[in-house]
Amino acid sequence: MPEVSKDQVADTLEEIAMMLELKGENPFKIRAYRNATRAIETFAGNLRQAGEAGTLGDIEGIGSAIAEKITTLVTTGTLDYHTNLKAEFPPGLFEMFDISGMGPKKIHAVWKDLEITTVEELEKGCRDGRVAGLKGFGEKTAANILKGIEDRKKHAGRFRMGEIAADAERMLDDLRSHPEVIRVAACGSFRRRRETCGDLDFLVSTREPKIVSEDFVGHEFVESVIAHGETKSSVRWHSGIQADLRVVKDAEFPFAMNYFTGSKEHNIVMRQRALARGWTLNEYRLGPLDEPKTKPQPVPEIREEADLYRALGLDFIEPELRENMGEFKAAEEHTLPKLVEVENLRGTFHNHTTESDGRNSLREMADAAMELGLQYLGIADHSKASFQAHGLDEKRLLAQVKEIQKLNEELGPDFRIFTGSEVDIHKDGTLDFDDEILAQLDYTVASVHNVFNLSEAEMTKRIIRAMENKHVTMLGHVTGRLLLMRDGYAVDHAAIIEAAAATGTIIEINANPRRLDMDWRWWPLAKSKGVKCAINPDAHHTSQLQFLKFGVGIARKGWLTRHDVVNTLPLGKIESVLGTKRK
DNA sequence: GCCGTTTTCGGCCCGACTGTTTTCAGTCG
Repeated sequence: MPEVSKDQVADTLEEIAMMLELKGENPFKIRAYRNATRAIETFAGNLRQAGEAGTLGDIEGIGSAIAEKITTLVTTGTLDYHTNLKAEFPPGLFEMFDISGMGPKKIHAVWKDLEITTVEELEKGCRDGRVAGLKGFGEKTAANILKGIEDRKKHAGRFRMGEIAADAERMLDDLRSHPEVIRVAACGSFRRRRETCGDLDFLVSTREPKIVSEDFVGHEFVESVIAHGETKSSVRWHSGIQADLRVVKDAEFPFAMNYFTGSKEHNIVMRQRALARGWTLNEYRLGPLDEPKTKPQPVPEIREEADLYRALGLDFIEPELRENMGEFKAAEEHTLPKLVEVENLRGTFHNHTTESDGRNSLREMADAAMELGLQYLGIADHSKASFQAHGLDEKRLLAQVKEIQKLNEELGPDFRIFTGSEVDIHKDGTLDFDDEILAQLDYTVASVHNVFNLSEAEMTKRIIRAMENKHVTMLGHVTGRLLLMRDGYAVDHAAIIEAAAATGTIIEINANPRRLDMDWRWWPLAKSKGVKCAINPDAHHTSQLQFLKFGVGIARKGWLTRHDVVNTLPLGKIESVLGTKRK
């Protein structure tokens, strides 16, 4: 029987949740399945082993019923409960959840009353008036669904941080300089620095909600207006992303900022903590409950978001950590980490030049790094097996080393270029250069660039073999994923982290916004094993050194401090870290 | 379906906007 992957288990649970929604089941039961999906996605162990050992129920959010279902799934490869449920619904129904405005009730209605089972039929039904004639539907609903279908075709849903950051910053600037605006924040997944965002959430406080809202929906970025009310407006920008604006009074700002930053799971815990103190928390206020079960404590004054956390018995939780993945316990126990910041970075590794597939010369890359205030820059052009990227052979590599040495002499003692290589890991785990060549470099980034379709076990073995080479300083993009485009190759993250710890290999956060790999969800485990991180932009152009900020966002989501990130070390200290494995 | 410093039963976060309605259901976040 083929191994059932974590993703497959998570997908199965999510499908069950959707189907229970369509059946109109108890919403809390549905939430239980969604919580379990999240718990599985972030579970660091082996599901099959945990299932056989009967320890799945120990995972928070997974009780006996779901534990039993997961165990059945991972040990037998199938789950009758899921299969039988799925037989009740035409498969095309599930796609309708991706259409804005279509929820379980509307999907159920078009299916049962009009026998519509696919998005195509739904589009037809909207055009010929059948959908508008349904009870509870109307002309506007049908038109909205059509717009939702169009939008779905046009912009497949989510956006990478790198595609939206510039527009979002620009909007923040414009709101900040608005004469009627008091405070401004970008909230939501953007503030939490998720690797992709489904929308952008802006929040302002003002005495003139109408004027600010109208300027927001009239902004040059706006392609169409989705909703426009007194306190909430939604628009679609030309870039395709949906942007929401919430308008509140200034006294409400910290509550709204907290609420709209989320995550939803984080908010639920915040509200529970308020309830436990006899208070109710919403996006406008923290106040006493109408009918408290016990005598409530007096409600403290809240001016900033940090005051709110203090009131609920918590240290301030940085937005990147608000995923309800352990931050509350740490905030209670005063053990939250002081997260790494962009300003802590002193240099970076894994950058390309025109010698392989980069767009700028060695000199130009060095100048750009100096301009950013960095003390060192690692050059790791591709190796010969990456012929598609014009990878360097031994001769060209050694010539580049000479060129770098020469440039280093010119640049003086305050800045240094490190000689490196992004060496290909062959299918069998051997490297594209011999040790004798690698020994002449300051460091090596080892990466997989071909034969992606190995089994998880084979791919993991391949990568671990490469890490066992004492010249491999760090592991490049662990899964090779391209966000929203290509899934990563299958790897056993926990085993690779274990091997990195055992061999003293650094793991990269590839800060290219298309990658952001290794994923933030794995860093707490890596950190607990003592594995160090290097934040690398994988820059193919001078401008791409700016990607470092996206990498820092991921490091922060992974609970990393500057002590966990090697490229926060200054020149003079970083050298010994690069040489550790060789000793 | 999950969970427990009030609980092993009975709770489970809360509000805005839209559209189709004459007081609310559905969706979204």
